[in-house]
Amino acid sequence: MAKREEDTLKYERVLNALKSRIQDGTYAAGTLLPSQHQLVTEFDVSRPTVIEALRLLRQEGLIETQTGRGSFVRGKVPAITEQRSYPGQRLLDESESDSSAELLQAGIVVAPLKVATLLEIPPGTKAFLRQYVISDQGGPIELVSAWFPLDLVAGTKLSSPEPLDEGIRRHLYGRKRLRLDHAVERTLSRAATPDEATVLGIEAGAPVLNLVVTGHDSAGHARQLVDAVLPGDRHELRDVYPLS
Amino acid sequence: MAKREEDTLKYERVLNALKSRIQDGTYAAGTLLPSQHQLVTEFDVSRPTVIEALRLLRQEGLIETQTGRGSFVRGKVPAITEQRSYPGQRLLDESESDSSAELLQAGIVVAPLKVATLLEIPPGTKAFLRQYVISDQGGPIELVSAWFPLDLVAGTKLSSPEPLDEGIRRHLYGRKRLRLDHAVERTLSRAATPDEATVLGIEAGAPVLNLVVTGHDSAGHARQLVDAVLPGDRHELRDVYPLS
DNA sequence: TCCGCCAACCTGACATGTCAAGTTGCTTTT
DNA sequence: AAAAGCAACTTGACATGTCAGGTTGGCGGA
Repeated sequence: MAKREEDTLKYERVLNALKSRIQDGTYAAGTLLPSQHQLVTEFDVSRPTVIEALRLLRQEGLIETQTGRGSFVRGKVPAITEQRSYPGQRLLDESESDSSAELLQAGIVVAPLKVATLLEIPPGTKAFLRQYVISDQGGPIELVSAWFPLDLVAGTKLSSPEPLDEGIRRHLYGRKRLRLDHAVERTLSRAATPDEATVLGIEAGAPVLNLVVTGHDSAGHARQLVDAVLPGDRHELRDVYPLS
Repeated sequence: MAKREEDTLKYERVLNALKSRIQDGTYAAGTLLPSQHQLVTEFDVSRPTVIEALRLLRQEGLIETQTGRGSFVRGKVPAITEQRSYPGQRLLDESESDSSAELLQAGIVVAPLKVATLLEIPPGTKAFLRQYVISDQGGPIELVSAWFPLDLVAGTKLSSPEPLDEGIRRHLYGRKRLRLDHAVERTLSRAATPDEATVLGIEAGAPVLNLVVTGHDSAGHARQLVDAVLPGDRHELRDVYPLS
């Protein structure tokens, strides 16, 4: 931070110029940015350099690019927020029909290493996955993957391709007398995989907030895992608490 | 997710190939990846394509690149974790001498728009900034910026270039009878700015976890703001709580 | 008037090539 | 044997150019 000794890198020069124009309103929200060719001319750099600057702007969520049209300045980040003290608790309870959720898949697949580890099943084992995207009017805002050990799924409606009309946790409690005792919630920031990027309509490699919540029974064993991926530029978790 | 219809994109082909080789141990941790030129030959693509794949791997924290040497496979993410229920509380209380903190600056600067808004001061106003990096043996892991309205700083040791030996909050309480009532904590995931990337030794645009904590007095006014930026691939916030 | 076609733009995904700067290891000189 | 020097390799940061595919608006025919 401090003072920038010099803008030696060309793409940074372009990046900073565009960024300040967006912030001071020269390029208002919704506006179309100059085309790459125009920027090439104005800054006297090559197109890849312009592309690099635009890529970073896109990654920061400041612009949005449409093939064949151009790059638009995005509106001031609405910073969709959450209130509940434990955002993960919401995930465990979530009823898919509450919000506009679109089921992507519901079936038995090989659990990725990370999931297998957390669910305490051998690597390479299959598990049940129920995956859906949640959208608001602005587009997709959350990719949720709910994982369960196979023995939990039999006799429940989890494998049905229809949205669950009651919360997952209540559903399991009703059918299997499964009682969750406590949850472990992990919050991390990582790059979107190309797959996630496609589903969420963001850039591959763009930052996402990743909540991984495991529900444990009283013996301490993980019985359920919910993984939520939220585009970083559209989400902010907020929490208010008293100071001693 | 689901099945990838086809790896039509060349950089994705390379990316996935390298990723699975890293995961199945073909390229063990600490190993040097084949050079860009070798990859060009092997996958029969151009260097920019290889570079794009490597860039994404770097962004996901799977590799680390050194100019003139090559790309190394990073060790299994140690996922440095935190325990306290409110990670932000730690920030407000933090004593800089606890951990190996290096003070970057301590002085009066113009507050960025976001800081000004949260601290409830007019845009463009100056505020006091105390900024430092915290490292462990593996390198820098946290960039902390503590902001205060100017009237709070007079008569305290905050402007001293030496590390504070007591927590910020205790220090303020002792000198100014400042009593914080509650905190608002925001957690978000965003792309590292080039400046932050330099300080933290990561890629510009790489995902970072950003904690923004404001301390409020009993009238509800923000009196202190602490902004912590953590490299996404080295941090994970963990929280355990009972389920009703 | 309305519809369909096409030219003009625009971005995406590459290929090729250049130059600078950092690393490494071997060779040559002292 | 130790030190200095250089060649070979590697990444970073560009420039230039090509082709495919999406978008848009205008023009001409039905």
